Amino acid sequence: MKRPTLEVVAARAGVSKSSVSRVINGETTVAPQIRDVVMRAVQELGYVPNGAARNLVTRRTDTLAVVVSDPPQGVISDDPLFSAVVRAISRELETAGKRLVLMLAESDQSRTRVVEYIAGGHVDGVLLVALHGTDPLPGALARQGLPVVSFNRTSAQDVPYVALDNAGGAALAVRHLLERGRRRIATITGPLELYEARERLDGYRRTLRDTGRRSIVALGDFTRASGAEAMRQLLEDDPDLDAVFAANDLMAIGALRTLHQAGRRVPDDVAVIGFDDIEAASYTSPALTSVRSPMADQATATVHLLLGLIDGGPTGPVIMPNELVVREST
Amino acid sequence: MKRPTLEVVAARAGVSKSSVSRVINGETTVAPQIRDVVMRAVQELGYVPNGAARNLVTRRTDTLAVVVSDPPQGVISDDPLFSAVVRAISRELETAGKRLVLMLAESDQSRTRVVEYIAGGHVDGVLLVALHGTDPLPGALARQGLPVVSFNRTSAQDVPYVALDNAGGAALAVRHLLERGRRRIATITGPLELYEARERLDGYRRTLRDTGRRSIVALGDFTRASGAEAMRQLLEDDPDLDAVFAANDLMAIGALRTLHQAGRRVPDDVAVIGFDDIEAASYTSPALTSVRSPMADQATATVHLLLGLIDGGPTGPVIMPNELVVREST
DNA sequence: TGCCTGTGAGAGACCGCTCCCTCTGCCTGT
DNA sequence: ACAGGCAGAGGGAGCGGTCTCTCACAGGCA
Repeated sequence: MKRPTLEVVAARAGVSKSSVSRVINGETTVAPQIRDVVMRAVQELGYVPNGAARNLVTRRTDTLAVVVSDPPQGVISDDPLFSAVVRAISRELETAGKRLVLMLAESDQSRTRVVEYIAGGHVDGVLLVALHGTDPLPGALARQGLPVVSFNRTSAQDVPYVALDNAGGAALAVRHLLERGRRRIATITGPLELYEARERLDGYRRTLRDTGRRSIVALGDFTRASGAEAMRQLLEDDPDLDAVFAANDLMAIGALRTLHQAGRRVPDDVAVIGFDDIEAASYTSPALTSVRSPMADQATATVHLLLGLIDGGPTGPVIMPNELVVREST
Repeated sequence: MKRPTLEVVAARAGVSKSSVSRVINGETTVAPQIRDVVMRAVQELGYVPNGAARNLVTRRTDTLAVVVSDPPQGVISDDPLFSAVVRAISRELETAGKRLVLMLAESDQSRTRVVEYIAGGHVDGVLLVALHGTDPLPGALARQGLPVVSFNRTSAQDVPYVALDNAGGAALAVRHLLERGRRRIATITGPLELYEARERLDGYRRTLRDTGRRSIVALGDFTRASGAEAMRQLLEDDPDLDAVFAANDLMAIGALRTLHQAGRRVPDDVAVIGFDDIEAASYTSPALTSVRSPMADQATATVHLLLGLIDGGPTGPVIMPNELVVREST
């Protein structure tokens, strides 16, 4: 029942442990006949190296931690984002032959556990997914002396990150609306304590200002309900608006609903554009035009950043471009 | 720079390695003053036990593998399901003080890697999320001698699982439509090679048969597009139908769109009911009535099943009940 | 007082692997 | 023919913990 060890394989093959180890690890300084006899023994015994023993001596684990730092009802908990990001990361690590330990840091208690685990030498590096720029976790982890990268902009020193060009994406959206002939373009913002939200608002503002137009702003918090509410507010404040740029798709979906209830036709009366291009954006009616956030690409880039860091390469921040996906709502 | 070891802590505290080990592991047979002096040394040095060394000797890792077995475009890849399941599992394992290694088995190659990894003794058990009853992975993993449970029904022997009461849920849906006074109730099925899909179809058929009514069936594959297409088919086959039970929400959303395009009002002309109650079900207009699949509860139950199995308890299959969430579409 | 029991600390073997070092034996050059 | 070099195999010391076993010592009882 017990799994065979290196020693057993060596005995079976009639060679030393060292030789078996060399064969297992694909070293070249092994004579072909030794290699063959070892391989046969490995096959016959169904030998698989013990990971813990190997880790202990090599001090490598080929395992990376993915830490998702967000309260249970937070922004990342938004299904599409979580799913897309985690799966993309997983695929990329798989390709690189690494393993992924997933940790959710939803409370202070679990944050402590995360730091302890990281300190325990179980992983070679950490990929952090945390939207709040003020999250203390990046800093705490970086202090452990392990390579740490962030899937998102972070205020922590020494933590390289991959970020979206949020301002650029917002500009893309606003320019698109202008090209469609819209004159009174409002925006629904995300929670302004998030970089994303601020940058998207900045992009919107700057683009309008450059064309001599006025900003019309309502605050949201990236949830669907807040989008619906903000839209109500906007209609009240400025009944003549003819376009809305929502800082994410969920809020845009909420806005669509309010507009529908208010009897405004989309896009005829009011054009609506979202941000992120989540799956649900194509389900709405009318289907939502959106700025695509290349989450999967961003995740992949973050993995490469981390792998590079582990291999000792120097690394700085990376900015991802985004593109516009035009559907029926504009 | 090097992290301190047990031995260093022992030296600092002026006691033996054994005593430090006892304190670290919370054994009770330690005199208070020894305990204190050890704790102080641990604090001062910032000692954290080395995981690999501990694993090596205890043969426990406190780590469980979560294997998601599904092709890239498969059913589980559906965002909401993946996200809800993975997060619920993660939370529950966190509470139990266990770690989670996430592995996607999307190809034969990665399946092989999964089996090898499992065999490498890196984990104490495996939680499998695989919708295809014919998946070879459950069997292959069970053969490794490690505890394995499945998040879903599986055909493999010796693999306990947690499943939904799919037939019961379908019956719930159909009875609801009957109570609403619907007479011609159609269904859109999932891919029939999946247990889920077959059971939901069975529940639908049986309930109608019991009330002396005829089944009207169109085949789908759990995607939104297939739902839209199946709905077109149904309208053509039976223009007088007044209700549709879709075997999942995505297909129901597709059906809603087709009905809208065909000028049928929902629920006035045709009532629509989905299955799973994904987040998007409440975003549609009209909001979708759906049979709630308690994914999170199911995930939690699966974790407990696995933990029980690891602790040596005997375990059989578990069936989860579901409930109806009535919204605007019926 | 002497013996026995029980409590709690210390010593050290061992988990399974890697990797450094030593050693053998063959090939090459002069 | 012999020294020198080198390829390649084996030996064995750790890696950092756990856990069994031994041992010292204190207290209880006849």
